[in-house]
Amino acid sequence: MKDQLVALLHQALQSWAQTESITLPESLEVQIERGRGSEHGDYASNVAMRLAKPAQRSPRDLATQLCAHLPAHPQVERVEVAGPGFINFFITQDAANAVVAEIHQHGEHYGRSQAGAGERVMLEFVSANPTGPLHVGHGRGAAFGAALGNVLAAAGYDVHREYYVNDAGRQMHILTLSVLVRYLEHRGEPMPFPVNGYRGDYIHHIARDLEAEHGDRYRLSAADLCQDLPADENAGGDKERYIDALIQRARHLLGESAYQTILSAAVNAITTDIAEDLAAFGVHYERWFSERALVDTGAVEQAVERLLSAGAIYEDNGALWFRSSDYGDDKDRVVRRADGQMTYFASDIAYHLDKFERGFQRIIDVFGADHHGYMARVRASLEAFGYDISRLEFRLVQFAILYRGHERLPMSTRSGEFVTLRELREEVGNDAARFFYVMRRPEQHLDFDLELAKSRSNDNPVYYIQYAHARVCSVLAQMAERGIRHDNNNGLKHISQLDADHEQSLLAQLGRYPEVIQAAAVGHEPHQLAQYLRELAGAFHTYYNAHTFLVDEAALRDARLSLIIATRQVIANGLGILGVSAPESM
RNA sequence: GCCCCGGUAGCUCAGCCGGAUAGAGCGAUCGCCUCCUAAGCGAUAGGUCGCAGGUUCGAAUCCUGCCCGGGGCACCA
Repeated sequence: MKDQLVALLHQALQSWAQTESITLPESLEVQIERGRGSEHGDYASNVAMRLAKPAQRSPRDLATQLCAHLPAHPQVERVEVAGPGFINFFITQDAANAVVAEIHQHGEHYGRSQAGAGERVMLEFVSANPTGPLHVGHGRGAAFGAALGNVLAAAGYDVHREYYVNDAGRQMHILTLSVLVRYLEHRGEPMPFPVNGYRGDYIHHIARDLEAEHGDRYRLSAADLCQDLPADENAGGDKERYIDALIQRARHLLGESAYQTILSAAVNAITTDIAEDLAAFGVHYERWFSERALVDTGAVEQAVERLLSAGAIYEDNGALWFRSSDYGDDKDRVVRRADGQMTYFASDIAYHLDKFERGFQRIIDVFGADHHGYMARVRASLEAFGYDISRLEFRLVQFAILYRGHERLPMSTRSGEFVTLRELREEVGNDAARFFYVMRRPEQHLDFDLELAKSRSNDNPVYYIQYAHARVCSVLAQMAERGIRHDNNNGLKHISQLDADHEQSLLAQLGRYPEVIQAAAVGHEPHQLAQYLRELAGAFHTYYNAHTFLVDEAALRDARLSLIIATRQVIANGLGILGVSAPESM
């Protein structure tokens, strides 16, 4: 409908410009939005006001003239000029009523479109390092990314979701060492735990699994391992130097093959845990992209060489630096350290290069807000390769702060004591978690109240929406109990009987759904859908309270039932995109 | 110091690619169950849109400066 009105306005503009011999400005964009109240029409456009200045007319006069040039449209009841120069469209009752039939016809496909025209979009999200379980911060990225992927797919984009696994580099060694130290501890070779090691319980679990499979096979003398090492931080030394030295020693004592076995066991255990966690959360990927594979195939090396031969890299103090400051970054960045190790940034370059080479028309990276510093350098690298960086978009997701009622939950990220995503899911359930994570715009810090998420009241938007769905199911169950049958064709035939205010506003909400999907997809803002569903559920609850559906008169009853079944369908469709279930009873 | 995000009703937030009287939920107050689930509905009260300038016919929305809150600024990941 919206698109059709835009087309009408374009025609009117052409026709008007021709009779007035005026050339329309190239940049003129015809905007149409939903009117707020009935007095402002169903749709409104501000073109006249935007065009007034270049055309040197008063906005109202211009609006009036444009109206005169508007072609008739069967679904447009009337057009009015109002306020400072708005053109308000009132659509016919039949057009408004038609959404019910449309919803029944398309079912779970209602709201889907081809607006994206099959454009290939690569969506990377979460990509947490496999050094421990996902925590509640990752949960937001997961819920956001998954919802965004779904809404893009619904709008006709060809979405490819990817999780980039940082399974190479120094953090993996620290992880391996952490497991080894716990393992030795369990086998009677205790030693001080490195300050920089990973302390979580999951490290113990991985060590136990290692013991179960290999027994004493990797047992080393703690004394040998610790002999002549530099001091750790708690002994007045440098924790980074200490742990690096410890890693070297362990590698040497164990031998490369044994060391790699432990490393692989640790990485696999954690990656598997993350994948299972996400799958249980309803978050799925087309591909898990391994950094290690990128390193092993030489892709990282090649990417750096390409930049080198392009003159975008120089050497200083034994390290290789990428001239990112030539491309808008604050400073140049190291891609290969003086000790010969590639930095993570080097892998990131290779990964993004790979994304571009795979031919995605649009690439979206969903990052936590703490990664915002990466945007400039990643962009810089792709610009250095000559790619059109407007294809790459970063979406920063702010943190979620957990509350239990008014009490803020502590969330120290480093030292081990954090709330995992799994714990959150177990406490509040997947539905509440998925919805709460995406109900705010991603730039907004999220106050996540656990008590609210669990509460079964109208305070809780998840239950409020799900309840609307369940209520429709309940009405139908009641109907069956009374031995009434719903004749949908009869309902659609008499849909014009739905002329009560509550019915009209519900119809208007239902008609808005495809526009919401499109807006949420184009703006990459799934929260718009969450907001919409709350409004839709509200319109339904109001209607429910004001009218009885199971009336004696068959025509009216069938029409009302057709309407609420359509409502149920739209709620189910919308919740599905957000990854929230639509229960039949509550 | 530099960079990113936020500052809208008592609370949590929509609105922000300029438009009509700034919206919603919660909380507060007052109402609604012999009736399809009250996990619901209605009504009332509640606002210098952080502050100050600027652009514009028109600014919560765009620009500049400042204030407050969060985050980021490594040969860390």
